[in-house]
Amino acid sequence: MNASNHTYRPEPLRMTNQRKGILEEVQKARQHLTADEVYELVRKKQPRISLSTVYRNLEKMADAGILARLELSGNQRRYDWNTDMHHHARCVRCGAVRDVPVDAGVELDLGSQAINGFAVSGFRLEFKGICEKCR
Amino acid sequence: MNASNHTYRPEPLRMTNQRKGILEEVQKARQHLTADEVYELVRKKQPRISLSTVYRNLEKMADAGILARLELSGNQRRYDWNTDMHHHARCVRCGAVRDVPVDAGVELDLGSQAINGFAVSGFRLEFKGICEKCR
DNA sequence: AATAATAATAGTAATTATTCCTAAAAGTCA
DNA sequence: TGACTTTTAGGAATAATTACTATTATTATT
Ligand SMILES: [Mn+2]
Ligand SMILES: [Mn+2]
Ligand SMILES: [Zn+2]
Ligand SMILES: [Zn+2]
Repeated sequence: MNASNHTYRPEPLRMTNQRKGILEEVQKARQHLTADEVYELVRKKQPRISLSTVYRNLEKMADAGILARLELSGNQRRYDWNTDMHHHARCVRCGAVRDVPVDAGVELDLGSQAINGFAVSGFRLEFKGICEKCR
Repeated sequence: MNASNHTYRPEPLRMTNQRKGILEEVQKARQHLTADEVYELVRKKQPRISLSTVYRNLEKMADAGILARLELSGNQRRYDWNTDMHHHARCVRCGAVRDVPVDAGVELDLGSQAINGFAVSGFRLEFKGICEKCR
């Protein structure tokens, strides 16, 4: 029931050189990179790539689920190679972002799916603190 | 123990007309306003106020704890009249932001204060879902 | 293979949110 | 009053992101 009645055109995603280069850097960096950082990395191998291509493709691949948009408060947008559900911790001193596994001292009861009339479909948890380097 | 050793100069905050107008609007709106929205509201009563004054004073008053900075993912910054600890839920359709009381189905164990070498001092929890209007 | 249709690109301009700068105005206080 | 400090308005500057456009590359169709 309630199936969509018009056929999906699956939006072909051509795997261009630029796209491949971008994805590669994001995946091998194993960090949470900004568009600008990705640009600087890809540039080394593809000096003619443009910044807007990087922006566009990070967004496209995030939409496609190939990588994850990392939404942190009040910052430059970052992208995550890790598309699995996990949380993040940010150092208030140096701004470093660390992964936090879902079970690390965190228990979140989403059983009551309706908060204040909201149909809750997900949540985002962001820790703040001070990393070991900054102590 | 561990008290700061230099005396605090308590940073005098003059309660100017502009400041009063800004605070008033934030508090009576009972919404999570952006700087721009505050500007438009205050303008009605103080047509000569400048946008940068609004920005500057929202920041100052947030620093002073008179109002709260509301940090949501990837958005324009918003300010909260409510400085008590609480969470927020955002509607993915219309963007509306609702308050979520700290005890609403949420149990977060911060007993283990060290996550991954991080000295955790706080966290931010943001729900996403669909509000009643958008269903 | 040639042609047509579609998608992606580089480079740049435009937009948006925010912060910075500066000279003038207003508030504080001895 | 006069010195000092804070705040202001208005505009310029910055930073991140998005939009535009002519060109190039890829895929589909004859
Ligand atoms: Mn991550
Ligand atoms: Mn709130
Ligand atoms: Zn740090
Ligand atoms: Zn809604």
